[in-house]
Amino acid sequence: MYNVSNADGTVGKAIQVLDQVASFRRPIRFSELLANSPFPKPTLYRLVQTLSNQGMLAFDPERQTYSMGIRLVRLAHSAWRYSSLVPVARPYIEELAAKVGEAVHLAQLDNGHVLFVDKCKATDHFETLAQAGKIAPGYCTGVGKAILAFMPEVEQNRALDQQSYTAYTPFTLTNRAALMTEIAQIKEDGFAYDREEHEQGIISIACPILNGQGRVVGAVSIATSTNRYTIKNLEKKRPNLMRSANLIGAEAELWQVPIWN
Amino acid sequence: MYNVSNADGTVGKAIQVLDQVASFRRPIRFSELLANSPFPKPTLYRLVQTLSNQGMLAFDPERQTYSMGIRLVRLAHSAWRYSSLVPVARPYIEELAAKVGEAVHLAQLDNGHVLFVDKCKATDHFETLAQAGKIAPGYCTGVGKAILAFMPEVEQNRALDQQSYTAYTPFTLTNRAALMTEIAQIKEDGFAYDREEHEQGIISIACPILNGQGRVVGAVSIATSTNRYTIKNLEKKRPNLMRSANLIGAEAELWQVPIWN
DNA sequence: TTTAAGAGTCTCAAATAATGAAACTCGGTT
DNA sequence: AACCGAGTTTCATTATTTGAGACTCTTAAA
Repeated sequence: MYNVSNADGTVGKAIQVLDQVASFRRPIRFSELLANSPFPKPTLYRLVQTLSNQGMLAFDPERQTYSMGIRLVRLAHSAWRYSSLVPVARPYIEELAAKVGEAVHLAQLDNGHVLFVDKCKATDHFETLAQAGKIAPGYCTGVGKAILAFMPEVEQNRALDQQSYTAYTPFTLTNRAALMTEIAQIKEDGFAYDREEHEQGIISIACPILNGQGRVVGAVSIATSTNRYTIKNLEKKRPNLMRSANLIGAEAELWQVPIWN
Repeated sequence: MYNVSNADGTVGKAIQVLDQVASFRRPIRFSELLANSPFPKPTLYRLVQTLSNQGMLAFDPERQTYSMGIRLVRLAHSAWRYSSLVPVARPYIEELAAKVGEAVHLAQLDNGHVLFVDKCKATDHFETLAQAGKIAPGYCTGVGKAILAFMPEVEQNRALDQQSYTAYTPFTLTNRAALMTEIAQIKEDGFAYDREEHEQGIISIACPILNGQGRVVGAVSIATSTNRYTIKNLEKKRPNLMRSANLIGAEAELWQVPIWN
């Protein structure tokens, strides 16, 4: 879990600006950025210039807007390819997706948020790319809860504090207490359900990926729609899911998988 | 095209470190990094610490290694999703891939390198994710040459200087002069071939994507293998390819697509 | 056991880069 | 013509970064 907001000198500030630009999800003008920034005008101006120079931001001189820079894509490719769970987990999740005939997700936790790092859909095969790098809340997704449940207590506490507990659907757990009860159950069971908590009509069963020392490094899930499955039916996929998660965990042990969070 | 190496203060240095870590393509120790770094020990040490704090690098305390941080994946997702050509081009390249029954690539130029930002394979549908963010040389790929040919002269010159002209195959153009001749032809024709210049057995036909002002913003290509096609046969796909490129260019015009390079 | 070597970490005065209030420029209004 | 807001620049002040060197471990050799 990285040190948000303060400190870390100029570099920290620059990264904060990157985060801010990313949060807009569209090209923005300097003044919009300024209005939402803790930095005084010239400071922000220089940060934004430096980042543009470096290709971390892209400046469109015509419209005078900034957006995220293409250089990030190149840098992230390295992260994705060599230091996420993906290279280890890839074959297992493909196999699992083929076997169960449903979408399989691979996620890690990044600063309290679920970061989807890979996805295999057995049926239609497009849209998959759009998913890597996508983030979702930890408290209302199967993978998120599975990871949260198995985190060391100190980090878990910090992560639980970071959740927004927004009610995405009527089934969302909207407070820390409710989530903690659920998490205790998940820890006991060894797996988690998402009962339409994030998206109406979407349910999933998720299982943490534990490395040799029992440290949680991510989670896998099988996601489907309420049109095709009930939670009860989905439960039948559990043995397959757990087997895959265990295999990934075992391999992650051997491989040099860095520990995030 | 961003300002490589020097200047840009501490932020520039930090990004340089990121690039360096990425270039190793595996977790590395501090000392390895130091041996390849222009920075003195304590300076590099602090940069690496700051970046780790921020989640831009991931430090594995067990093995004492650094790798690219997961936060990059999240940031890059924003870049990929909202400021690359992808959101505009997606439907067109999917359609094209389906129509021609071969792999279609979408690329932009990043600092002289071809950055593949999307890929659709009509046939087998895995492996696709691994491709986004991948880089390839500009001088020996269809998309690369198509982009280079249509760049404004100043930038083109700079980009041509940045090529390594390594001979990947016997067909690679291995010097600037040869490439410039080829580029003149491409500019005349409006499209480029890759005649096994980057990978033996792989050929492609590529077409630049020009926005309304005639500025090149990327390229699309149809790639296939010499087992299935000759350059001659591939030429028949040209009308479809060009139509798609034009449509993407027209849409990029309307949409707020930032200009990279 | 002692000594040496190497990797990583820390210190502190000096050097440098970042800071931000204020002023300036330049379109587009009123 | 005066005004306004967005973006850019200036410059003295301030705070951060810098890096030679010293320190601490751990591991390896004598």
